[in-house]
Amino acid sequence: MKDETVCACEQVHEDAVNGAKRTMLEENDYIALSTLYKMFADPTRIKLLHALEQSEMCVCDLAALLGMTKSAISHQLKALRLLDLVKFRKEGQNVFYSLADDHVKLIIDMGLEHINE
Amino acid sequence: MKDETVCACEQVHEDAVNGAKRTMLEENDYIALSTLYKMFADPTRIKLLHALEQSEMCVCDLAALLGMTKSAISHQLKALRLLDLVKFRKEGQNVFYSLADDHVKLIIDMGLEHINE
DNA sequence: AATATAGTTGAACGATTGCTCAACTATTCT
DNA sequence: AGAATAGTTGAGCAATCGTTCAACTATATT
Repeated sequence: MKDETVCACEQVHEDAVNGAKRTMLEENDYIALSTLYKMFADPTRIKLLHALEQSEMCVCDLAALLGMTKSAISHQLKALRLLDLVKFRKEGQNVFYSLADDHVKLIIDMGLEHINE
Repeated sequence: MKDETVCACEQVHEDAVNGAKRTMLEENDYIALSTLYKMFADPTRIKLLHALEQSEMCVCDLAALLGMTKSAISHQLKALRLLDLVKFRKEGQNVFYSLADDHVKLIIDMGLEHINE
């Protein structure tokens, strides 16, 4: 028996593996990619992003729209902010959020395409 | 003080909220979307999908490529299978996995675009 | 039939996640 | 200055997630 901390396979298809190895990105790229997609991997955050496609809105608006507390919304907006998916502007007591760029819309639309076969 | 189980805001911008309400999808659509993107929200699964862009590979190949156990890989492939992101064919002892369709590549490429500004 | 390898599975574990709650800051209004 | 509203924040908690481990099935080899 071989070491099972990693794969202990005997008959690896080296052509395929070496081919893939050549096109694989660096670890950090995969972490960055998955961190980005994590933002789309929660219903609340997707709703926020989808809602902001329509128009900019303040935290209250979004909380009312989704039927959630301002705290919950604010926490999620912070995550989206940290990944540059939304931007914001302050006006009096309000903080208006909007999409940072149109990649967000493209990514959501691509997902919708996949879901609708 | 109002009920804080949902938003207790007094000054909601009704135009924006009603506008968004009209274009919002059903709850199930957002759950489906987030469930799909969850598959891209983990480095291991993104690596698997990215590797399979190159060529079909068996569980052993993928385990060797990523330096992980067959068990870990198999668990993740099952998740990808359940969401129709990968398909497989059996050949002797081997199970060869490949991408189910080209949406996967498009979604990954879109993410890479966003990361590289 | 016995052995070895490929792959799957379910339980268990620690780590991460998303919300709540309470306390806080900031701006506005009286 | 004091009260009210908008928004943020950190701790805490339940739920979810990703891996490991051990046991299992299935195919191939001798």
